[in-house]
Amino acid sequence: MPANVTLDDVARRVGVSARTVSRVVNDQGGCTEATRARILAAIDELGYRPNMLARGLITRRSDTIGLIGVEMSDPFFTEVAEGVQRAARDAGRTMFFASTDHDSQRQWEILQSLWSHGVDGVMLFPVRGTERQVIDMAARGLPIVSTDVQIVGRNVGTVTYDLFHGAALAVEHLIARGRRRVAMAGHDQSLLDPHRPRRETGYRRALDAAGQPFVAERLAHASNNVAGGRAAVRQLLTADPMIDAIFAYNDLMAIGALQQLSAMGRKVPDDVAVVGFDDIAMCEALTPRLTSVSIDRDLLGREAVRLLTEMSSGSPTPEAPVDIGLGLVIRDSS
Amino acid sequence: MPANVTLDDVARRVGVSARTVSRVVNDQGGCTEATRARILAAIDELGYRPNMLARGLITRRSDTIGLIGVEMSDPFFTEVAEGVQRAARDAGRTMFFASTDHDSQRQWEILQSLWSHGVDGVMLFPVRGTERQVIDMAARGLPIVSTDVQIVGRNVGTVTYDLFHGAALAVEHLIARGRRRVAMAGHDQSLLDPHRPRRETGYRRALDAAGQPFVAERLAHASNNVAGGRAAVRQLLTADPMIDAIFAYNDLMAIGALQQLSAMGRKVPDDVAVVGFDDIAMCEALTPRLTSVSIDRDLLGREAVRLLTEMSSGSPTPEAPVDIGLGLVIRDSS
DNA sequence: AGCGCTGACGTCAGCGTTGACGTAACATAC
DNA sequence: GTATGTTACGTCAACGCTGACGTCAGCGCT
Repeated sequence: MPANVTLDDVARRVGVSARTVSRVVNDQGGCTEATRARILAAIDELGYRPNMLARGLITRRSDTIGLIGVEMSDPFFTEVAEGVQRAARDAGRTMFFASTDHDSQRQWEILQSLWSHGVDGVMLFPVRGTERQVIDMAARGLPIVSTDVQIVGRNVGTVTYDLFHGAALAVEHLIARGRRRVAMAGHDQSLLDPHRPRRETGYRRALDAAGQPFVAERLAHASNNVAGGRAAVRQLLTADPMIDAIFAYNDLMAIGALQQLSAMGRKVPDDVAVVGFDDIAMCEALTPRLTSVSIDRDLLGREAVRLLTEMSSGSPTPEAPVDIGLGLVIRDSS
Repeated sequence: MPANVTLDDVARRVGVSARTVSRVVNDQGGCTEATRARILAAIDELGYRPNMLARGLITRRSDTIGLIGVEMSDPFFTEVAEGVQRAARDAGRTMFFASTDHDSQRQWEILQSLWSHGVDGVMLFPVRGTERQVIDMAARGLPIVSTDVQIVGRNVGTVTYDLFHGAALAVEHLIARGRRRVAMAGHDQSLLDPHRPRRETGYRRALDAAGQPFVAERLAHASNNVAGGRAAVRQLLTADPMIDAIFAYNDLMAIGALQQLSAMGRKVPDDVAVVGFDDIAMCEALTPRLTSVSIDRDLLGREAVRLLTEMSSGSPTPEAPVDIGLGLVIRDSS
């Protein structure tokens, strides 16, 4: 079995031209069932696999999509990645992942590398500090889908989820359950974010809507991980020991909150209810099982893949972002 | 700015031949500093990026490495992936990830797709049910590195870590701390594994070495996730309420064990010590912080990338697996 | 002057594939 | 019988790039 089997090898074996073999490989019709069968047999026998480099060089497509995330070990990202991968597979495309390690320079390098390698489109989850370059690259022909943060430009689509609404859902739920001192464990970089801190805004608006006062000391800020969740709860309980509910920026902070509440002798949900955000798989495994705002990863993946597919086949750039909506999954912690 | 800038575009702009531009792009020397500067300026101005498809078609390399995992949301896999990505970056290569979703057919498809797309090598983490095909593919020219499970064949390297030794480390540590009824929460598929259940063997040997009896009812089997950890502990404490230490198959099971022990009123580490395996990031964030057997992800990544690089540049296939050793990180749970 | 050598380029072919187009055989219509 | 498809192929060029090799000017040496 030779190392590199080409169309020509198959063609010679069967006694036809390479072009005919190509037609069979691509299901383009225009040949007898008999030749087709002989060619397929030879392909199988020789172990022929089309060379995507050569094919892509001429067709300018590769049936390949890139996904760039920030950090592989962020569980929400990996769960989204799985959703995207399923969608890509269903659409007959191969998905490649890469992560930037929080380095926007690195994001740019990966983006260029992916383009050079001929991907049909790239999904960014999320964009970080390279908006200008992303818009340029898309304008030059690489379809890009931005997640969460809307980017406007030719060949750039956006899939958003209404974080504002999600936060409101969580807080409304807590209030509906009779909680009257709902605190929030926020992300300390929300304030620096050029995009407004929508979870916090949702939290405040929901309080307003329920006629409850916003109390500054019930909003803590920390890093958006487990340790940050613990720190936030320490801060919150010190400032107001009577807090009866905590809405966390994401599930990792909520996990930290659960730990810290337990360490400080508060029972969840009896003394304090907790609601997280993202609905990562771990929510089901916690004790108590964590109520969380859920984002449909499969829908997110399908919509992103659909946008990329449409743009790469020449459809006009969609004007409005695709919003995929959020839901609340109520479990034992609230 | 045209969509596709080629070598010819740059060449025309500068007034040289495409071949000269190519030499500059590839740092092959053989041109004046002056022309070099003019070419670099034109490249920058036009936004030229080499087309890796065309380059790969002729050079038969792409400076690209694939990593195939089982499940993106497995934290250990993603942490290893980050280690591999760092190593790949340092070696000037781009890394592509894909996951099989526990489907060996899917692993095969991805492997073929990666090869068709011209990657220089693939790291499998780990191989599942396609050993024969993997060996064939490697023999036909695609360098492959298998993790954990040794595979023998031309162009196949293996990076292993001594799970047997790791398990022994954990159990020896527990015994050294005075624990006398050390149980194990094992993986229910270990017994079906064609490769022997090394963690369990390590557990039994360490007991032997310390002169302690192996008691069958102190070895439980469950799925290797958080829920499985809880189930295993329920089973273990029912069978023997006096258990004073638990060695878990991996950290996820250990997390479940911590939860279940707490639910059943056992204090960790006072009543029961717990040791996990893999040393995922979450270990630091748990309460109590989880003692775990640690695998050096950066070393694992570097060795895998090194093996792939060597094989793809034609070095002979290394005969023995590379063993990267394990350590025990002692925290608060033991 | 003639020689060889080196450096700085250019020319050409071909990697494996597919789009565009050509062609021969055969069927159909009048 | 001739015109007119239709089918089942084949031929050729090109995608963007680099390996192999060619060319030519300039230099030092005899």
